Amino acid sequence: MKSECNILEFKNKSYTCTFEITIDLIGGKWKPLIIWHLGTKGTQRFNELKKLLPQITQKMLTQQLRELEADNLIIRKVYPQVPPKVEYSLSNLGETLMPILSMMCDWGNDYYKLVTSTKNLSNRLNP
Amino acid sequence: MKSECNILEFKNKSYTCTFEITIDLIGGKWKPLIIWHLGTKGTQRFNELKKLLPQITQKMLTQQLRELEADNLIIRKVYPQVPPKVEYSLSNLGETLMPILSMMCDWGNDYYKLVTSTKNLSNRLNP
DNA sequence: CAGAATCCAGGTAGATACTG
DNA sequence: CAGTATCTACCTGGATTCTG
Repeated sequence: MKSECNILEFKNKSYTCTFEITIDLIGGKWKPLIIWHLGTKGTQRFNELKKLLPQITQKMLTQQLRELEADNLIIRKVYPQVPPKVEYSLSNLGETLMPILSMMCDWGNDYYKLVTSTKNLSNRLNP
Repeated sequence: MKSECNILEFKNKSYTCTFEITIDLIGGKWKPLIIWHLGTKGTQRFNELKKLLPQITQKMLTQQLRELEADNLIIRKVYPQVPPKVEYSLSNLGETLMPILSMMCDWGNDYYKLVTSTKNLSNRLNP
């Protein structure tokens, strides 16, 4: 494992390892899903995202989108018209997260299959 | 992106994408650090882990370790002696998370460098 | 040494109502 | 359509004390 862990300060928080930054940005309940939908389906309007995330409240969606925008992971484009139209898309930086999400998707899938397919799990995992 | 997102039920929760399972397991403040320390430094005792995570409380450490054990990501070995001795180590399954953490570490490092090294960030990111 | 038990505060998310 | 604003409830996490 050649990756290193260094203590650093960033946005008023201290990190002992840089993956903590990544987890701050894509951890949580909604952000990874928002990024994933934008990454796989392309630009979406506010209400389109809301349909893709049936359980999310307007408040949470707005809040998460604002944070993602502040972190430069998504781009918010406002069309000055009535009724309002706002489009969200992944930034180039946000795109670079997709391989990580994809990897986590595969791992989660493997984990799910493994854990749901066996009874003597701990014995099989570490004989 | 060939990974798929399927709705599935698991541990009384519903997931629309399998990376949500992964985030449940390694997201949060402490679990990824615990996994990382066990993965890079090997087996650790309770108090050794506590020293590696200076800010964690005993209650939180105990709780996180129990959850990781229940998810089959770490192994808890109790030596029946006085005073008690308990060793924690990554399971084989837990080991498979290390590449993901390593990737997140690299991404977080790149992100940190990028965001702290420029002023016109959004212009540079998406010209 | 490695926890368990208890109590408590703060923040986060939910529901609801309102608006340019 | 794309949000604000406000109120509330719950839960997570912190501090402290106790123990086999």
